[in-house]
Amino acid sequence: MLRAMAVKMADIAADLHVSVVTVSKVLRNKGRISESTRQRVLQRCRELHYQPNLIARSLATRRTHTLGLLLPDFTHPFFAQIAKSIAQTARARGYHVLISYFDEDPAIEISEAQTLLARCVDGLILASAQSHGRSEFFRMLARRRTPFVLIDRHVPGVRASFVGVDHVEIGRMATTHLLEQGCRHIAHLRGPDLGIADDRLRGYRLAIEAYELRAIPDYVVDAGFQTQTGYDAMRAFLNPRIKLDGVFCYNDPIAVGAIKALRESGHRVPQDVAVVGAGNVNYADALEVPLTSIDQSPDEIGHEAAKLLLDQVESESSRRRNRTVVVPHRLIVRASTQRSSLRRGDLRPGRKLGTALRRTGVRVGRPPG
Amino acid sequence: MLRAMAVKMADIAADLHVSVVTVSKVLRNKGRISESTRQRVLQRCRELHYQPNLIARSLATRRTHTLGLLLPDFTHPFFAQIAKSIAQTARARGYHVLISYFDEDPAIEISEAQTLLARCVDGLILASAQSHGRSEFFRMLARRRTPFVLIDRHVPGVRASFVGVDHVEIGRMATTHLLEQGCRHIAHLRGPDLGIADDRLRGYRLAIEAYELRAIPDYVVDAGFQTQTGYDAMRAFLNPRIKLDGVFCYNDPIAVGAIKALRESGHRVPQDVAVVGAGNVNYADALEVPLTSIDQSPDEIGHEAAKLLLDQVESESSRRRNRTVVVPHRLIVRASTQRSSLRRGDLRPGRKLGTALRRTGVRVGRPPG
DNA sequence: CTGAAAGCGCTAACAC
DNA sequence: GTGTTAGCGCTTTCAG
Repeated sequence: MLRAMAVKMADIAADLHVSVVTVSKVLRNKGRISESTRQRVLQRCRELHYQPNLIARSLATRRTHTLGLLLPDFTHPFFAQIAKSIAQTARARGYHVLISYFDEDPAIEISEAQTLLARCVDGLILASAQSHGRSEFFRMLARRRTPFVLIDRHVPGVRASFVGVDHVEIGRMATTHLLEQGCRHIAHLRGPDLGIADDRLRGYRLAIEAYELRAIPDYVVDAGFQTQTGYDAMRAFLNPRIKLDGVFCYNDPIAVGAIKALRESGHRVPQDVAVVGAGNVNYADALEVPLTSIDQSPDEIGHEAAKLLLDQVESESSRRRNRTVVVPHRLIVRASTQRSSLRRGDLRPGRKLGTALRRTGVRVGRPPG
Repeated sequence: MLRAMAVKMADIAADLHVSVVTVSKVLRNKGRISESTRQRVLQRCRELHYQPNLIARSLATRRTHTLGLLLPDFTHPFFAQIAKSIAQTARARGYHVLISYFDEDPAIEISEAQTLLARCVDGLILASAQSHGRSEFFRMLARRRTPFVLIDRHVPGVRASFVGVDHVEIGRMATTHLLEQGCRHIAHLRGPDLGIADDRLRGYRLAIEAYELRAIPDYVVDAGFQTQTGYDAMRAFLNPRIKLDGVFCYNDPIAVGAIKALRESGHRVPQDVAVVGAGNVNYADALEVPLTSIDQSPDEIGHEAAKLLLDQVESESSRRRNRTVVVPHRLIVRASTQRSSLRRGDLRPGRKLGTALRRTGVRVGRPPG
């Protein structure tokens, strides 16, 4: 299709019998320009609805004012929120964000990163699915000298800034919360990602050991990362002979599936089994059983990552101090774990609070370690 | 910060004692090139990890292979899904998507559209918040000759392709469903957007009139577009003296809020009041009361919009037949309206199905019109 | 088959 | 204050 010729600087310049440079200077407020020509130029630009061609400008300045953002899936509320926060921070500083996704496929991640670089993004933000940082991919990134920062998922061995929560602490906090609610037989429906899921598992173990209990390997089961896989995993785990009074789920979708499975097989949540998720996904408090979860501050992650990256992009010196920003996580307690001062024997469909007592051996408050 | 010089065609050309043009031709599979030089070029490109500079290419070809996407909020699951579907379709054809948002602010929408155009996107997809198509904004778009398609929200008077559901039909389908469930006092919690919300309201009225009932203006109340505003609107509406047995909500978040308000004031959902939403947002079936909703086919919207736009972008001729694609909507029945063959008097906490009867005057099946 | 010349629309550096 | 010259890295056209 024949596109219309957009008006360009040369048109303005010709109309006004000035040079292109003069127009350019006016538009960028650079150099010395008399007020009169300045006004004439501005006027004509308005009349002709002139819009500078940013592609041409980018080629000349070697700056696109574009950040690349590479995510597993920007449909996921957690990442969507991060993306928005990045876009917001970037917009305030005159940048746009080119978002791409790779559906957890490391190969697609690499090829997308490459085209993002080919498009000359000024910097890159990456929630990577690469398993290690010594790969050709990260060497390529380093060679390119385009600044980049990793978010959410730390990749071992990568020399770059990182912004995200402490996943070990999330595992510990979630599990400790269950312990504080009196749970003593806590399963963990773990996720698939090597790094994060391992960290959360570690936190789970640390919390249990801090209570001088034993973490039983059988109580850790793989649960994918979706409601359906969480449901399946929970069903497969349930067994009349197995004791269970708490479940720490890798994420909220899994937790939703787990709760469904539990209720279907006659367990009451939270009275029989308390369930905690992670991610604090939208609608978590409109669920059938409002879900206790751990918020991972997506806004802060996005904001901090964008700020860090933009500072690197805009700094003239090549000081590239890699920084690690750990954003806060916090427990959001909802109904799925609310049984604080109840012992199992005391629980009836109706509330019977006053009668609850803590048995010896159950430590209250912060556990040691 | 001093960025490293990336390797460019001139480097390859110099190394191989050929011209830049030759390299360019090899890389684009154009023109006649001997197999030997072809291989030498490819080889050297690989060795030097050459990546073509797409900015430079864009300047020369006047094609960026970038689509602009302007949404009210890409964090909203409906739009997020559309965005993903667009990105997917675009990627398959070698395009990226530059996504931007405007938080329902028409002024931001305009300025963002302008920078997207300044960045020379090849086409634009727009879920617009503009109220009419005869504005300077759309004249500007037309002047630019950059093809664009409107999605989800039709803007009256705009000459462009449109892809979306039929909002009148959605209102009619939702309301008819409530009527078929036996509801006779149906409120509508309406949304704020001029166009869409009005269309749905129209559908609501049509459905009611098709049952030879009267649509009472008081039963239509403004409910914003969020859970909280839906909750507030429902609370404000509830009144012991007002008869109510069904609510059609503009969207799912409002419906979630409405259900909460209803239950808090002692109404059972769906036994006393049936509730239907629209949008079929994620997690709708994990909610406290699984929500009946109308799915709006975000994937089809995204896919069709991208396809339409790319066809326009890539067509050499200037045939710009504007097309309107109405994607299907469908009712997803869940618990919030499941009381098909019950009359109000028959309802008890436990099910008492067999006894239900339809009264005269209640037509079964498709209403006339 | 290959390459020289010109240009995409803008900016940077330096004259005048 | 303003203009000239020389690119940015690529593609296009056309001559050889």
